[in-house]
Amino acid sequence: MRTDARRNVEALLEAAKTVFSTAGVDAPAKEITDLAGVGVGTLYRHFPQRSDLIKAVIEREIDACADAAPALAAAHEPGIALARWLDRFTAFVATKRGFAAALHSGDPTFDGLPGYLMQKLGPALESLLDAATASGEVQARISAQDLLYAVAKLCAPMPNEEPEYGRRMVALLVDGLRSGESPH
Amino acid sequence: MRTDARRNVEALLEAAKTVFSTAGVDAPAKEITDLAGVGVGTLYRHFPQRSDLIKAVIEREIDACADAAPALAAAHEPGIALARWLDRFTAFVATKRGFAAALHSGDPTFDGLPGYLMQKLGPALESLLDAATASGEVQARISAQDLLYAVAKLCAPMPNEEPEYGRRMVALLVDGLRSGESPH
Amino acid sequence: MRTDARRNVEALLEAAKTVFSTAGVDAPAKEITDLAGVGVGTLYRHFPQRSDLIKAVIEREIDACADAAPALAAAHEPGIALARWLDRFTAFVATKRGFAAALHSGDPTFDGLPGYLMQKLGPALESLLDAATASGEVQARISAQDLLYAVAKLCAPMPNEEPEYGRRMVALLVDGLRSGESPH
Amino acid sequence: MRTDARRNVEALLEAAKTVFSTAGVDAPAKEITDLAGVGVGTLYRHFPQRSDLIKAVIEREIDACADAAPALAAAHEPGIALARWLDRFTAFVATKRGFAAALHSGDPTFDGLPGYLMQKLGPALESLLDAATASGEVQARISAQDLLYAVAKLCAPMPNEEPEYGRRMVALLVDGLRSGESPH
DNA sequence: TATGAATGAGGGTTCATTCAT
DNA sequence: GATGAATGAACCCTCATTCAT
Repeated sequence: MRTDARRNVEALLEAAKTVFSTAGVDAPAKEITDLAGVGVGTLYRHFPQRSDLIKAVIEREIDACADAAPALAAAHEPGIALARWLDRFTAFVATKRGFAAALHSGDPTFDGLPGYLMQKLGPALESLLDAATASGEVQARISAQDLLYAVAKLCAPMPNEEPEYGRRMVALLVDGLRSGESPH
Repeated sequence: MRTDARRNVEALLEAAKTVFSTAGVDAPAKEITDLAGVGVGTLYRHFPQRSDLIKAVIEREIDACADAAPALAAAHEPGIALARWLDRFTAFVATKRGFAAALHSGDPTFDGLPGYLMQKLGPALESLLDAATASGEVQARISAQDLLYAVAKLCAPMPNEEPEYGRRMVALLVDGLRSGESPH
Repeated sequence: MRTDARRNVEALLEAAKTVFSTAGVDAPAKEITDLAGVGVGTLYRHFPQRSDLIKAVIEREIDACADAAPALAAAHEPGIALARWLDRFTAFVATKRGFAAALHSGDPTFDGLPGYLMQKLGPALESLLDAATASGEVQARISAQDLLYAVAKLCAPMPNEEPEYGRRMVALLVDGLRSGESPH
Repeated sequence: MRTDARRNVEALLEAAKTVFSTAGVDAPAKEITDLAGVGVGTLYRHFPQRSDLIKAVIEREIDACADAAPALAAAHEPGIALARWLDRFTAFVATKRGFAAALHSGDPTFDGLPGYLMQKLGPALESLLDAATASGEVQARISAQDLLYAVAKLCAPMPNEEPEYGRRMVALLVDGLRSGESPH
C-alpha cells in the first residue's frame, strides 16, 4: 500500500474513532472525512461499507483487550483477574457510542461485527470465567457473550452521564456472579 | 378540550406507543400519524416537541409502574417485592426502544424526561429498596436512579436480541445487591 | 385534490415535458423542480418513481394520439389515414428525448411504460393497419408494436439533427409496407 | 511508441469494444480499464477525450465495413449488394450501444465522430446506391447519410429488445427504397 | 381545529478527472 | 510511462417542520 494511502487510512481511522465517541457510529460520513482532511471518495474507497470502518476502528482495541487477558490471569487471583479485565473492556466500550446498538442492529451493514467481537474476545473472557469458576470465586451462571453484551449495554456512553456510572454497574454485575443464589 | 381533539390525542398516544416499540422513539412522525389516522399537523399541534409526545406516551405506564409498588410490598417479602417490581419495570422498558438514549441524550428535545421518571418512580423504588435493606435481604449499595438507569440500559430492546436477555441480566444485577462484598 | 397541489402537478408536468425534450428523461430532478418553481419534495410526493412522471407526461399526448385515429380513418383512404396517423405519432415522439430508450431499458424504474403505450396505441394502430391491409394498400408485414417502436427509434430527437429527418424516414418505412416484395 | 504502450492501447481498445456493446459508450471508465488490466491513468494518457476512445474503437470496424463494399458489388446484383452491405453495417451498429446518440449528441466530446463515419462509409454506400439506382432496382430517394443514420437509430441495441428486430426494420426500409411512390 | 402539501436542508453514493508515486 | 489513490461536484432521496386550505 502506498504511503499516502496508508496515511489517509490512518487519518480516517483516527478521525472515525473521535467522531464515533462523540456522535456515535451513525455519524455523517462528511464529519469524519472533514476531520481527517480527506475527500469523501477516499472514505468510500477504503471502507465501502460503514461496517468496514467500524470494524477497522474497533479492531485494534479489541485485539489489545484480548491480549491483556493472559497477563492479568498470571498476575492476579482468578476473581480479581476477571474484574480487572472487565474494567479494561469497560474502558474500551465507554468510548464507542452506538457500539451496543451496532451489535444487535440486524442491519446488514453491521453484519460481521458480532462475529468478530466474539471470535476475538470470547475465548479470552471464557478462560477468565473458567478459572474464576474453578477457584470457587464465581458461580459462572453467565455466558461470555451475555456478559460482553451486558457490559456493552451498561457502559454505552451517554452524553449526559457521569463517567463512573458504567464501572459501578459492572462491579455490581460481577458481585451477582459471586453470590451463590440462583436467579429468579 | 373538544371531544374530537381529545379523541385525536388518544389515537396519537396509542399509535406512538405501538410505533415506539417497533421502530424506536426516533421513528418518522408520518408513521405515527398514519397509524393514528390523523394529519401531521395534528401531531404538531398537540405535541410541539417530540419529547412532549414521548413524555405523554410514557407517562401512564410510568404511573402504573409506580402504583404497583405498594401492592407488591404488601404481598411479598421485601426482597421478592423488589425483584417483582423490577420485573415490572423491565417489561415496560422492553417496549420502549430508544428510551435509555432519550434519558441521557442531552438533546433539549428530551428535557424533562429524566426528571419525570425520577419524580414518579424514584420514591416507589426507594421504599422497596429501603424495606429490603431493613430486612437484611439486600445490601443496598445502589441508588434508585442508578438502578433504574441500569435496567433501562440492560433492557433496551434490540432488533436481533433474544427476548429473555434483559430479564436474565437484571436478575444477575439483583443478585449483586444481595452479596455482602464491596465493589472494586 | 387541493387546488395548490393540482397547480404544482401541472407545473411539474409542464416542466418535465420541457426538460425531457431538452435533456432526456434521465435529466436531474432538480432541473425539473427549478423550472416548475417547486421543491424536490413536491416532485417525489406526486411522482415517487421517475417512471411515474414519465408516464404522466406522456399519457395525455398518447391519449390524444389514440383519439385521433377514428377521425383520420373516417376522413381518408385507409393508406392515407395510416400515414397521417403515423405523422401524428412522429410529432409526439419527436419531443420525447430518451423515450425509445425508456421503452426498452429493462430498468424497473420504467416498468409499465411499454405496457401503457401498447394498451393505448396498439389498438388504434392495429385498426388502421387492418383497414389498409384489407383495402390492399398495404402488405401488413409488421406488427403494431414493431411499427410503433420503429417510429420511436427513428424519430428519437437528437440535438444536432435536422427537424424533418424523422418524417422522411417514416415515410420511407411506410413505402416499405406498400411494396409487394417480401423482406430478406 | 514503446511496445508496452502499444500493448496497453490494444488492450484498451479491445476492452472498450466489449464494454461498449454491453453497457454503452457512456460506461464508467473504470469498467474499461479493469477489463483491460491497466490503470485509469493509462486510459487518459492515450485517449484524453472520451470521443478519442470511441473513435478509435469504431475506426477499424468502420474500415472493414467500407472495405466490404467492392467485393459485394462484384459478387451480386446491385440491389442485393446494397441489402447485404446494409446487413453488414447493421451487425456493426448492433454492438455499439449509444452510438447513434453519440453521432448527434452535439457534445464536443463526440466531435469528429460523424465526420469520420461519413468520410469512410459515405462513398462506399453511395456507390452501392448509385449502382442499384442505375439498374432500376432502387428509386434512390435517400442520401447515404440519411440511410446510415436511419440504420444507426433502428439498430441501436436496447437491453430488452429481441435481437432480430433491427434487421427486420432495415429490410422494411430497403423495401421502401424499391417502391416507386413518393413520400408524403 | 384538522389536514396534508410544500419546503429544503441533509446525508448517502458515484464517477470523471487529476496528480503524486 | 504506468499506476491507482484522491478529489469533490453532482445526483438521489428522506423527513422534520411549516403553513395554506
